[in-house]
Amino acid sequence: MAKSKNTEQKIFDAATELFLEKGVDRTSVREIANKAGINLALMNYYFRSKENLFDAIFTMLVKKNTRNLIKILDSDLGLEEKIRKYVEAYIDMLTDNPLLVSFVMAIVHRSQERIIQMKAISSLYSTSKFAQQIFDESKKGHIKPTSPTQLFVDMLSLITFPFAIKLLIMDKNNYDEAQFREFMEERKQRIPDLLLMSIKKEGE
Amino acid sequence: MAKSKNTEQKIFDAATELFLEKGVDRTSVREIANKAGINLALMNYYFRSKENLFDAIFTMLVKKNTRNLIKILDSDLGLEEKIRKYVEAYIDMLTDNPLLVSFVMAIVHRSQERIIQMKAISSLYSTSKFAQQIFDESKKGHIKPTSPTQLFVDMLSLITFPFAIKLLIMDKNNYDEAQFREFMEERKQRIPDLLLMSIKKEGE
DNA sequence: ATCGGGGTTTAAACTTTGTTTAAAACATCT
DNA sequence: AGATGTTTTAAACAAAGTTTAAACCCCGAT
Repeated sequence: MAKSKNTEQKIFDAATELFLEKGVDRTSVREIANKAGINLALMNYYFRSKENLFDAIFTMLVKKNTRNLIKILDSDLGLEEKIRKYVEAYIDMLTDNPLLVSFVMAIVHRSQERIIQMKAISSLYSTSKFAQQIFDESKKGHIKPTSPTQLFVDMLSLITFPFAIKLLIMDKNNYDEAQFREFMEERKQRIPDLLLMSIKKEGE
Repeated sequence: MAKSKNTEQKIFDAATELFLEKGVDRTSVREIANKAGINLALMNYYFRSKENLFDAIFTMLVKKNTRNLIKILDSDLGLEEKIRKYVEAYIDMLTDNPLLVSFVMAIVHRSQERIIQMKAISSLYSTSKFAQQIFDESKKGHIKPTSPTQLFVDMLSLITFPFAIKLLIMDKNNYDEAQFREFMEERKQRIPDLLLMSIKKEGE
C-alpha cells in the first residue's frame, strides 16, 4: 500500500513536471515512465490512460490555483471592489501559471464536451452569488439593469484571451516578456474600469 | 499535370471535410486517403506532412472568411461605425464557421510560435490603419487618449473568447443552440457599446 | 511455517499513428 | 521507340499509446 501510493505519486509528479515543461502532446508515456523510474505499463495501471492522467493533473493545478478566485467571487465585497480584486488576482494567477492557459486551450480544442464535465473548470464559472449581487444592485437602482452572464463573459474574455494570443501580441507590438507583463499590468486597471463603466447608471 | 492537380485537390477537399467534421487530431491520414480514394503515400508526396496539409487548409479557410473583416478595418469609415460593423461581421463569421475557433485554438495550443508565422492569422491582427485612426481621433480631441493595442485586444477578446467557451456558457445557463446564438446576437450591440463608451470623452 | 491469493510490477507484444522507401506505372518530348 | 521526369503503388519503418500474461511480493488464513 505504502509502495503503491509512492508509485502513483511518482508518476503524477514526473508527468506534471514534463507536461508543464514540454506540453502534453510532446511528452510521451515512455518519457514519463523513465523520469519516474517505473515500468511503462504502470502508467496505465494507475491511471487508465494518458488522457486520464492529464485530467488528474489538470484538475489538481486548477484547484490549487483558483481557490482564492472563487473565494473572491463568493465574498461579501462590494461590486466594484470585488471586480477589481478578481481581475487582479486572475491576471496574477495566469501570469504565474502560463501553462494553465495552454492546458485550457488543449481541452477546448480536443473536445469542448469534456470541459463541462471537468468540475475544476466548471467551478471556475461559478457565478450564483455574483449573479445575485448584480441582480440585487440593479434592483436597488445602484447600477444599470445588467445581464450577469454577459458581464461575467466579458470579464473572463478580457482577462483570459490576451494570454491565449500572447505571442501574437508580443510579435505585433515588438514586446519582450517584460513589456507584455506591463501590458497585462495595465489591464488590471483597464478591465475593471471598462466593466464598471458599463454598469454605471447614466450621468452619475 | 491535369491529373496531379486533381489528386492534390482531392486530398485537400477530403481533408478539409474530415478536419471540419471530426477535428484534426481525430482524423488519420489513412482516413483522408480513403475518402479521397488515393494511396496513402500521396498525402506526403503532395503535402510534406499532415501538419503542412493542415496549415494549407487553415490558411485557405482564414483567407476565405476574413477578407471583408480586414477590409472593414482598413476602410475609411468613422470609428463608431467601423467598430460596429467589424464586431457584427466578426461574430457572424464565427457563428457560420464554428470550426475556425477550434482551429485557432489548435494552433494556439500546439505551438504559439507558429501562430506568428502564419500570415493568414497574422494579417487578421492588422491594425496599422486602425491604430492611426485612434491616434488621430484622440489627437483631435474626439476621444480619450487610448492605447490602440489595448482597445484592439479588448475587441478581439470580447468577440472571440465566448466562442471558445461556448459549451461552458451553454451548460451553465441551460442554453440550447438557438439561445447561444441569441446570446451572441446581443453581444453585437453590447461589445461596440462597451468599447465606444470606454473611449468617449468624459461628460459628453 | 506455509500456502494461496490479491495487489504490483515486469517484459513483451499489439495497434494505430505519421512517414519513408524503392520500385512500378505513366506521361511527355525528342 | 526510348529516355526522362513525374506520379502512383505496396510495403516497411519508427514512435506512440495500450494491453497482455506471467512473475513477483506481501500478508493473512490454515
